[in-house]
Amino acid sequence: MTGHTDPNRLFTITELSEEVGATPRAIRFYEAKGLLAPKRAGQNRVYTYRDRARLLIILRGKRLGFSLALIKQYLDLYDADPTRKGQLPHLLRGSRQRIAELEAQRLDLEVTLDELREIEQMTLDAMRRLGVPEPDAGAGS
Amino acid sequence: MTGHTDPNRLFTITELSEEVGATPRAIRFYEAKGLLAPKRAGQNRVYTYRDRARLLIILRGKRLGFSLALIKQYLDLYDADPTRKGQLPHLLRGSRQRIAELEAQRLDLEVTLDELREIEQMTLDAMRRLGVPEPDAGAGS
DNA sequence: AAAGTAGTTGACGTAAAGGTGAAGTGGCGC
DNA sequence: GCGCCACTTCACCTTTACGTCAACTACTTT
Repeated sequence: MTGHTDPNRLFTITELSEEVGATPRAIRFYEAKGLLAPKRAGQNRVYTYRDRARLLIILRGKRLGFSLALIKQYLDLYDADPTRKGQLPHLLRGSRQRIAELEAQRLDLEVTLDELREIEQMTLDAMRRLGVPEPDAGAGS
Repeated sequence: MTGHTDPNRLFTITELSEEVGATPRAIRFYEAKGLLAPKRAGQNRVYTYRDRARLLIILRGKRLGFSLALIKQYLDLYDADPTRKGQLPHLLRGSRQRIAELEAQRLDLEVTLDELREIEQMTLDAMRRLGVPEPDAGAGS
């Protein structure tokens, strides 16, 4: 049951790309932009679990529509060394600002969801009134 | 108190652009992409309240990171004529799919927010331990 | 009618986020 | 020591969402 999450496991770029669904080219691109910094074995990139976690964060950020530059700032929050006292206020400001931005985004999201649910309801009502059968929960294809 | 929301009011492109914070160029671009279709007075564009509402939806979609093509699909859900029976199942599928996508996005958003709040807490803890004063709620310039 | 002010189309430019292809390198099997 | 494969860098190609002129038009003011 355990073992497939071996925290010492290393990945090649193609392993990683297949696992997360990104092309090797994209992963190298993220590195070129400073979002990743894998070790090397000779000339080949070698990724740790930590690198993998960062990559997943990058992809999530992209799903949320963030630019790579913004995602980099976010990752920098993770990397900030909490033993360096001077960084702490900056870190606090950074995370609070991102929190505020994301909460605004969540508001937009919920308004949009409400609108869509309203459309869904109106559609269902119209179908009922007009006697259109609901293809409800089809096991597709 | 009433009257400034006159639903018969019309807008020029620059009025509209200033009100919503988009450039005229952008607004024309949305039209070229089929997201807006204002009337014309001679050669000039004339926008109604309905056009304005659509524009606001476009901008909200952009804040959420959607492509204009996707936003167009969303607007088409609004426009779908519910009296045309044949469209109803399609409309239902469309809105349900978008709802599913947005709910996935909301999950991503909440995970990210949780992570940021964790960073914020850890930072606050570290500052307290190290005796760094909190610039808490500054009305900064 | 000339000038000014909005508005219009059209062509071209640009930045971000990659995709794509060329050309070279390193190690393995045999 | 040859072929093969995955890996590398380098350079250009593409799409999206506009910005930036440039030249034209249509009222309005004087």
